[in-house]
Amino acid sequence: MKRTDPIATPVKDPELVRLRREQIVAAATKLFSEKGYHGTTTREIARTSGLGTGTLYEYVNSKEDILYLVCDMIHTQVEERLKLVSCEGDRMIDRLPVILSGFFKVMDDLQELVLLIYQETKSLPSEYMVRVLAREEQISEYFANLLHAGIADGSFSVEPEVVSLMAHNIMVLGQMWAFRRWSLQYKYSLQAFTETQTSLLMRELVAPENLRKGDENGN
Amino acid sequence: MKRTDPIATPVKDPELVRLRREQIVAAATKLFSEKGYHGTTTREIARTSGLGTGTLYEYVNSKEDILYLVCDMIHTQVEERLKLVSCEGDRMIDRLPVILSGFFKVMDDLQELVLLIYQETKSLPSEYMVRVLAREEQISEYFANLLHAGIADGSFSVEPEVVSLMAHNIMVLGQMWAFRRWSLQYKYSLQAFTETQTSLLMRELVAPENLRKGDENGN
Amino acid sequence: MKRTDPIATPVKDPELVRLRREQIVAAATKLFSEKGYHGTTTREIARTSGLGTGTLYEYVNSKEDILYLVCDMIHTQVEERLKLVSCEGDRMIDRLPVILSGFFKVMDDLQELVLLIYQETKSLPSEYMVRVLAREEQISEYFANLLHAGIADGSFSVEPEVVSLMAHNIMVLGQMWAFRRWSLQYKYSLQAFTETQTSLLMRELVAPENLRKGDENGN
Amino acid sequence: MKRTDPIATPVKDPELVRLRREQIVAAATKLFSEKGYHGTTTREIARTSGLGTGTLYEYVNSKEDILYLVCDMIHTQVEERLKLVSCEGDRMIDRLPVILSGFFKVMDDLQELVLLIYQETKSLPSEYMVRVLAREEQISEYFANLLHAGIADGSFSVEPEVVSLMAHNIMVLGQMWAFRRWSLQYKYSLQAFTETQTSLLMRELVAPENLRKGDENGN
DNA sequence: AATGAATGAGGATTCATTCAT
DNA sequence: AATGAATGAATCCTCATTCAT
Repeated sequence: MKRTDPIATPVKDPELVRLRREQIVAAATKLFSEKGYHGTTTREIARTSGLGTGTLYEYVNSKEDILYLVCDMIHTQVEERLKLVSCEGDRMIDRLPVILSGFFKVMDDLQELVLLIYQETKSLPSEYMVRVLAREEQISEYFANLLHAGIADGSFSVEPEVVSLMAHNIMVLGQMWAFRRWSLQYKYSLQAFTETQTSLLMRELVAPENLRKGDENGN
Repeated sequence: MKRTDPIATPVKDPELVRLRREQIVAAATKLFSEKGYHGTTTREIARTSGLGTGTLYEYVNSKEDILYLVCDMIHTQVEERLKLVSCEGDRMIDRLPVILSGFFKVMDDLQELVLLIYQETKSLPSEYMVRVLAREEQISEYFANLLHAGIADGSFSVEPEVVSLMAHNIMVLGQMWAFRRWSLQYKYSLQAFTETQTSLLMRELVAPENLRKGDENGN
Repeated sequence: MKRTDPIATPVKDPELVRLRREQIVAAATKLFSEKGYHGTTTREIARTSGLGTGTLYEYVNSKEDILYLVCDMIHTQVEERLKLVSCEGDRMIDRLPVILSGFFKVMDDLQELVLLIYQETKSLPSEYMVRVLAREEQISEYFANLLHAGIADGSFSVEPEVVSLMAHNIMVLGQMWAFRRWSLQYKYSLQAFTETQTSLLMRELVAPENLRKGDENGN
Repeated sequence: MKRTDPIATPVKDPELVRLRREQIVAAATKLFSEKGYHGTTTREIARTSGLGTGTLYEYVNSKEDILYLVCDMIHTQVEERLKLVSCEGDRMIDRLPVILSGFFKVMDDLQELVLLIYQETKSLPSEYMVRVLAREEQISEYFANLLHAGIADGSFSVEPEVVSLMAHNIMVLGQMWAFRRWSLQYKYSLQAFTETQTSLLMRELVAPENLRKGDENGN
């Protein structure tokens, strides 16, 4: 996995760079979430980071750099959270519902970040944009792999060409919990949302003969 | 449907107002699509509209007004296009695939507009935001009604509580053709996308006893 | 003479553009003379011009544009002043001293401007730089033409290859009255300077047989 | 010659100060030549010097100090080079052409430095400015002395009042090879320039009776 | 109704200099 | 002596909006 050129900085101590950028990203995430990328000034980011206006620019070359770092951090968080979830189980037909449930939980916990990445990615310069989209794709592939595994172990009966699209669907249905919150929250609890979406997805995947009665409610 | 307070204008002739706003919206839509809301200046909108900078403000009170008008126009277009589609058929089990196919076609034709509304809605002041989201919801309800009809006529076997969420899912899966274009276009044609999504949705909806053999695999 | 692309402006009335730019150039000239190009802020230029900060940028696209306009104006002034001088006389041997005297007077009157152009030309972006240097060259050529005429009418006896360099010399010796003012002013009045330089130049130019006794003091 | 207050430094070892300032001046000269005084940052100077940002300020109190040191070094170089030239000969009428030729060679070798001093002197604070101009004057005087000697030994026949001005002329005509390079280089080689200027100056200086036939035309 | 010149608050970014280590 | 991270005042420029004509 090629490390794409990191953001330039005159500061020499890499640990310090890591630390300061963490401060910056934390501040920026908060502000971007509240007021949007364009509604936030670099001065505010600096102040909220606890840095001077100039200091900010020792660790970052432009406001766009900050947005990129924020997007990157969000994807990292999503991935890390997902990793914690995916574990136990034997057959995919049993594991996937658990994983989906975990995924929806992550989307719920990080809803503000998910929303943020959805709304502001387009403000990235194209070079950064492709990197961010690549990571998005990568997460999609994680689901695609699960589906393939499920096909392999006989859990699912779907055509292989469908897998990639279903993986995207899963991503989008999860993110939708964040970006359609304004509507969904009045009608569904996270639990209801999770159970329903999981059940619907399993219906798409599982061959009728494998669907034990009561599956949608039972797990 | 109460028309909430329309945008104020000193111009008397309502027909002229309609005409000028049409010009403005057409120009703004083009520009917002190309460069984003924040990347577009009011001067550009005026020039592209063929109006003077000052004239623009005779028909609109702020840049945000323009964004609202654009969003409104987009929803109107989506609705009108959808109306043209929904027509023929007898049982829902037969009609829905046709409607979905039409819906995906609309999303494809209007992909730039769909993208636009997705990316810029958040820049609306909250008063406008709620109106725009309300129209979004309205379109969702259109699908919800179809689903209810399908349950009523025995086409579909899903719990009524699930209907609203499925309607949202349909919306989002359609819009996704626009806002995940960067990835999907390399793997799926519109036709493939349409067939796959439709087939998956039908699997969720249709009672096993209605599923004629080969339906999911056949096409 | 190709009109090179003029500075863009959104303002439509060309007369107004001329007027405002005149204000801007007047203010900028004063300020650049006093504090240098880098020492002057665009805000100061705007205020001194009697314009708002934003208005300034309706007539000019950058600070560099202003510097260019200033340089251009200075060259125009020098040229116009020179034109007024060059008139009467019959043989070059009689005319040149008058013209030189006029030229030195112009350099004296415009000394601040001459100094300014000498010190700040280098801050121009290269595209502008070449234009400014071209005008400088043009003035040089004016002197070259005089010299050629003098050779033709038998006033001067110098090789033709020397002419271009002597023209440059004349320019530089005139400008030197402005840019070596810090030293010269203590030792020479303008009159003394003029007489001496003229006399020296005539010695270079005039064949010994044409040099009437007392020429250096007499004219 | 009283050394006016030297630039303060907390560093004790004078040899080290000399060494470090040499590094600084070398770096700054290069950078100022390439990008101008205002276009160069102190950080760049430090880096190019091989020093830390802070270290720079141990040897210098401001960016202006650096410019002063650079100007001073340039004048020193010019003087040293001139000294190497002035040597041999008997009568001034023979020596001056040689010296002039050497002077023009120096101006050619150091053209970037000459240009630099011409363009950036004005950025010096006035206290430094006077010192720099004083050295410039000093070099002028060197030529004045030569002229006086030439008058004394009967080589030249010019009024004593003229001498100081002619000395300035020589300086400026030499520097012009650097600061009018953009035009002169296309028309004259250094040799042609030297011969022509020398010949013209000799015509100003030499009494007609000393002018051996063919002197101006011969070479 | 139409126009477009005028405006100033605001925004991203730079950089000479300092100071704790 | 050497260092380099920290700083904030200052700079150029933009742009939504107004208003006199």
